[in-house]
Amino acid sequence: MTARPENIHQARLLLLLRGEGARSRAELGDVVRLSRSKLAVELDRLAELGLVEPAGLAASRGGRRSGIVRIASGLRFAGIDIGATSIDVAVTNGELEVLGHMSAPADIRDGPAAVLAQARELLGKLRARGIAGELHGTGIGLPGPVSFPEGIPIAPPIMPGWDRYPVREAMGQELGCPVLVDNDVNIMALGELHAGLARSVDDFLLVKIGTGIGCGIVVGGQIYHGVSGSAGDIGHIQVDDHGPVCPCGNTGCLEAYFGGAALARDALAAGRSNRSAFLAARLAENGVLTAEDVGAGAIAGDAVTLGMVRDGGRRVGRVLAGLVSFFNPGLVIIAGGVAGLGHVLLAQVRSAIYQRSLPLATGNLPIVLSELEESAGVIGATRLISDHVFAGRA
Amino acid sequence: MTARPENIHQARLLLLLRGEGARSRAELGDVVRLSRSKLAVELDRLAELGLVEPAGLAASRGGRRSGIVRIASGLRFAGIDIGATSIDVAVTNGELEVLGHMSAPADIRDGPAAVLAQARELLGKLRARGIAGELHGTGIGLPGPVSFPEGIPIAPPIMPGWDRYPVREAMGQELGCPVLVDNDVNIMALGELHAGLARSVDDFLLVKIGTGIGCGIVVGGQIYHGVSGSAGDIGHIQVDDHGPVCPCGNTGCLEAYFGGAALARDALAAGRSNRSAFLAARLAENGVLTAEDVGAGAIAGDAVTLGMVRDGGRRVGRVLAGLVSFFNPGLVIIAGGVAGLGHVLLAQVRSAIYQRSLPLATGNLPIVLSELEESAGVIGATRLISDHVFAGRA
DNA sequence: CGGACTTTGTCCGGCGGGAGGCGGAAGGGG
DNA sequence: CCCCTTCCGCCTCCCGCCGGACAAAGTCCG
Repeated sequence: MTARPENIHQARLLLLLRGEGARSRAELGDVVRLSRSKLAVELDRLAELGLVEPAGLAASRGGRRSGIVRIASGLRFAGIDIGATSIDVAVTNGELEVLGHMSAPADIRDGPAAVLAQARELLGKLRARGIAGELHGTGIGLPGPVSFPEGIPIAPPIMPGWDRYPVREAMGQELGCPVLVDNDVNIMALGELHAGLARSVDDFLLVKIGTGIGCGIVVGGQIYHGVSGSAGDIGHIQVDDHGPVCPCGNTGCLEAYFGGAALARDALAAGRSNRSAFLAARLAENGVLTAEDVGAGAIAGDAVTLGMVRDGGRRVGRVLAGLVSFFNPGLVIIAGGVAGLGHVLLAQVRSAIYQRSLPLATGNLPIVLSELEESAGVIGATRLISDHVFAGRA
Repeated sequence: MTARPENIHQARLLLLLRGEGARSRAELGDVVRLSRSKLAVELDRLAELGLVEPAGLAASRGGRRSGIVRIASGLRFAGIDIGATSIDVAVTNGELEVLGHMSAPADIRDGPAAVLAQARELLGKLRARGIAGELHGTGIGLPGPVSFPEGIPIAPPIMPGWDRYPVREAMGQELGCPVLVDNDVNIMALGELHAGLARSVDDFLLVKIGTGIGCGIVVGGQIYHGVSGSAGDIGHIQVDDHGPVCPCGNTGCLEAYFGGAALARDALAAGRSNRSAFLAARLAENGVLTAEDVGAGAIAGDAVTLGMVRDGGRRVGRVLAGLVSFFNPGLVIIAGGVAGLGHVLLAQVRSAIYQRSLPLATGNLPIVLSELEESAGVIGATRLISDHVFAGRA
């Protein structure tokens, strides 16, 4: 039974206050095209609903000082970003400023009941930590395809036990607030749209390279889901006819070259054969090699691992070049790379795209690394749900 | 100074009447949520503006017979589809039913002044032919990238002299009605959306294989243009590292394998070397070979040309498989193929997509041939402008 | 053939919401 | 200390919309 706006005007005012922060009533009147009387009525209603509150007086503009209005300071949104091996939870105020952020390792394969309980526990800890307030909504990101309208995972490859589990409904019941669920890459894209480099861009792509390779698509400032919620699933686009076999059954998938598992496989080969002294040493030390070791090697300047990153970046770039020609975005953001090797990767991706895509599409196309990294997901999740709640939908 | 609706209600009524045809006032009242008095006022205003007119009485539903209302029968929209080598012009009524259609050869390289004059001439002939009526708008499709908001071609590769020519403004002046200009593939997609197989699909792709290879992208029932208007330009996506050189400067582009010029090139080689008896005979007969000869050969069952079509279809399919994974459309329409070889092509494209894309994306994905063919473009052009005019924008 | 019932369309009265004027409150500047 | 500016609450006027009443047109049944 959380409060929500009753009409378009109230929704517009809330979105304005969320985006621009506290504002004087006079300024609000200038921006929205409402008469003073109407504006006063709507603000009063919002205050009654507990969604906005007065916040002192503005500096004088030469006469009587105007009253400042802001989104109620007790408003809270929660963002939950569930990855393959970890959970991130954040609590924000109504302006989506992160008040607290916790991260914990978790195994998605433990199934929805256990993982979601763990997420709720983290959320409980955060809320106990002095940042209480009424929870007005929760956004959740999951590492697999999601049917957005229903809020359930659909045939997710790496999430055994989650298929068609009613995540949205279950969490809504438990938390007693509106909940929306989306793909983790999509919520990262929303994070970039809200707080990152995409703030002024309507159409862009966010490419996440991690365990898998995925792409968030933003069209007109909104996530594009596709008809079955699997849009952006670019990990299994074919790069080469005669490439390595991928768990998906095909050959030459992008992920079979440059996903987490593929990097680990190549690293192991290079370490065992002693082609890379760095990887061999790491292997001897830990007994295993992961994508992180490749990242560390690239940073340390190891030639073989650098070559692996360059090769992968080139392949990702080739796929993206095609997608840029097709989609003609205003921005491409690369995210999720193992920290530090981003710039090596970026250079390869850039050169591939600029070389292969049409000049008209690349003419004014920034290709950048995400600056938000681990908080993009949780911020995007709160953005997702706050868009929903502030638009007046339950 | 064409009439246009004054508010949302009038716009909704017009769109309803355009889509569903004439309707009784009583039925309209049931569909739109307006009181009877308000509905009467808005319909009166539309009638005053000359946009709708009474059309007799409906059958009784047990009491007084309701009056039927339809879009004014004198309303006319024009659709102009300018291709590389031809112009198609059609005139429709307000419900976008084609009243007359003319086609003429034309060379886009003659430049905008000559080609647009030729288009106006065709339009004049059609309008003189007893299908006169006030022209309420004209939609134009051009075979190259278009800046949609400005209505001007942007760096079009095959249209010398057209770069930044103010097509929209010039034609608006000459014709004295609102004009919108878009890419020819985009207007074909609109045609399919309006009158073709995509009527109930929100998100789909239309792939046109002709002189070039392009793709119209429809998101939420609207054409997606991309930030610089070049979205859907898939002809220069790379299929193979070591492919043939393309005029664009890169190697292995899709168009370098299966565009009109590439097919002609391969046909010539096969004809000269006598690998294909069919093509050799054609070559001897005409002195040249074009993509049409390849189509004819495939229909005649010539093995070499069939192989060329199959190869090309497979390559197109491979590119589309990636785009289907990325975009997750609800429908893929293949259009513009030389008549008759469509089914050979379709089989290859289908098998490539179903094999390479994710099951979630292909699960319920029809891949079909366009049934509209040459009229898709002109119908789409009228749809484009009528959407605009009926929405109340000048 | 006529009367009762149904449906449709128009007219009109009443109501609610929004715009704008007015005046009081609050502050700046001379 | 006075006057001007700005902001905001209150009040009134006006416009637009809804819904009911009524008239017109038709069907159905006795």
